[in-house]
Amino acid sequence: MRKAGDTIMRSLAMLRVIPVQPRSKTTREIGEELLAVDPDYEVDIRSIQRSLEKLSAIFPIGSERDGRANRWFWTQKDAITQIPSMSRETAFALKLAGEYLKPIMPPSTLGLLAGHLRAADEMLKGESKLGAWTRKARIVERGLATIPPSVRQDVIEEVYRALLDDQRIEVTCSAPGKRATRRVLNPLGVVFRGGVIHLVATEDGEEGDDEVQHFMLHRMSNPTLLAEPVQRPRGFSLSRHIKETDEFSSDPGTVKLRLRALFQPEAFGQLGDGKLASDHRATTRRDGRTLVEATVADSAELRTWLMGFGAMVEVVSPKRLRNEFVEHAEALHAAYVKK
Amino acid sequence: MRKAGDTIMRSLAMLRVIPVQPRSKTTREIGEELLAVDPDYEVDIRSIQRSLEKLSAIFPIGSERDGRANRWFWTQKDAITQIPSMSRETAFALKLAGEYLKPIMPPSTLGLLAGHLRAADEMLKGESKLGAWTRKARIVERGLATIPPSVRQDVIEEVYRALLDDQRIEVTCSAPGKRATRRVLNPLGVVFRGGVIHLVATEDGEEGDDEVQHFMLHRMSNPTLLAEPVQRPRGFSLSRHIKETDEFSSDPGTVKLRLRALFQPEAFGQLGDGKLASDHRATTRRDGRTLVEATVADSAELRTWLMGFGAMVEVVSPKRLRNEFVEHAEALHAAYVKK
DNA sequence: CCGAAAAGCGACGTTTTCTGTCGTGCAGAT
DNA sequence: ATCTGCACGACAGAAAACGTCGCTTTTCGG
Repeated sequence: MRKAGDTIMRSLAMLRVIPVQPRSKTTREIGEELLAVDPDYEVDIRSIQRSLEKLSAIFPIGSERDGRANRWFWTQKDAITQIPSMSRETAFALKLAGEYLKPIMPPSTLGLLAGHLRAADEMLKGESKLGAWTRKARIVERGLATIPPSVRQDVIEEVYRALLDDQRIEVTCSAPGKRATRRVLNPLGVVFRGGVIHLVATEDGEEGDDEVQHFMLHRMSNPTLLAEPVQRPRGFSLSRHIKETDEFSSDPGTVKLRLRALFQPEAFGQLGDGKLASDHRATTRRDGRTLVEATVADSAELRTWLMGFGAMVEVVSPKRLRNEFVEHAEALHAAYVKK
Repeated sequence: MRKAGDTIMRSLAMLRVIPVQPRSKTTREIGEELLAVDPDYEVDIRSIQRSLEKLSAIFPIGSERDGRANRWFWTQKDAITQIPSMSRETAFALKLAGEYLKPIMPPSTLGLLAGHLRAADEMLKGESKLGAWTRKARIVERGLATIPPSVRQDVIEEVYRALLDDQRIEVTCSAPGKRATRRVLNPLGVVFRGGVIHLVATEDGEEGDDEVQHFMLHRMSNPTLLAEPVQRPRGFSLSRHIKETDEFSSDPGTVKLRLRALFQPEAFGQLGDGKLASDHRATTRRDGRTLVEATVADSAELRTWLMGFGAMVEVVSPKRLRNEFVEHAEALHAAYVKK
């Protein structure tokens, strides 16, 4: 009747089916989901009751009476045990990832990973002293660290959930100048740009307007997930939308150019041994400068990157780009040196 | 004798004690570690044998004969099950983190997190269609994407291990011009800088030289972990070392300055609602430009960042910084416009 | 207000599994 | 050759798990 080792597997499966704190499932639901995972887990519901009771004695699992049914849930949100346990190297990499993400990823989103980072801490705790890993690894930032606007945790989670479930969401949107308004949105996607999260959505107005708008998450509050399905404009595509929107001008588009630029030694050193493209070529000239050649996307980022080096980099070609830099030099000269 | 629910807990603990593929543990070792985790797991070693046998029938656990002892290990490297299972929102955040990290974190290190990303995939798989999350979230890069040099996976893992265990490591170092040499290093720390990993270490020469050097991981191969402890220079500190080294000139040092700069609307828009510092202030003037004031670190990154905006940002004060920008404008003018 | 339906829970007897113990066999170590 | 540490088969008692029955509680509908 019972298969070998079935009990342990089923208990494990149960642990995975039980949701965390804010959500919960009834005994029956757990039984059904268990069955859906693997039909071999077919047992009397009474057994499931007993297992749940036992597990809740061992693990941080709680139950609550909801009418005539019992609802079960994990009480500790961030307690994660992983099997097989992660290796120390992976834990190290995970902590590093956290450091990498801290300055660029919205804290609210990063917060969802807190459990994993904590688990890595736990794994590394045994090693030498606590926090010792900090003394052994450091990330030297390339860009300037800015403080991204903070997004409320509940907004983040509800928006993600709305996206995953393709459900509408109702939120209060505020804007610097205007009065806060309550809106019903059809979430289509999220775009991350320098720590700011934009929700791409259509608003549910009286008219069936398909106008795609952007809403910044840090200006939202009081999210309520609605049980209505998202109305998606016909043929909408997030990547296409990003390309067509000036605001996200990034345009990692198809237009490429053959860059040739002269780098002073210090500037070239900053490249490390990194490359701009697969056909990247670097040749050091007699005057000490290095000619870098690569086929790269013709983007605003490229210009920003090149300008960031200041006079340490001179764009040689394509002529079009060089002309831009000539104009840029003149504009700067006009602004700072006057005439 | 047997405590309630003991069996499941012990099985779970065993699963966590067993290492993954390349490494392995004997039956006795597992028993001892189990005991170290919790003295309540005291059982006859025979029982451990039996449990292992049973578990290996259910989980991807294998055994190998090593002399007269059996050695156990997980056969599937990246198969991760987590309890409680991560929420869909967390999985979403994890995938996003992966996207964030892809362009900036060395692939070899990111590779260590493959299992976690896979687990997130698995969790998201049920949602709508496979890979559907990609169509719902996008990260718009701020900086220019460069291709970091690739580091061999074995080098990464061994170096991390050496750091965690404070053990020496022997590697083959190659450099563009020179012949490859075999070196014994005392790893002191790693520094990540724009996708390049530097190992900070002293070399184990004949003389007890305490000269701290840098070795780039992508130029290493054939790592061998040595069973000798690291010889650490008296009073070495990684943060101090980074500060004192010009190569990592970042210097998030203590020197601050009160920046005041005028942003054109487009430039100011790029800030989103982000801030430069906690005392960040922005006031829009009549001519449309916005005056941004903030107390920030006096760093090279600040200059790069400001220069990246080109003529769209004008530094007003401090005077010292403005003078630098005047010189910068003149240098650019001289380089591009000639005289 | 009452009864049916649904869920929880205690109890019981049976089946299955777990566990300690002993004995045997094998492979290095002495 | 003998000893020692480990794996592994076997066995019997103990404990746990299971299905089942029956009772109680709660909700919901008439």
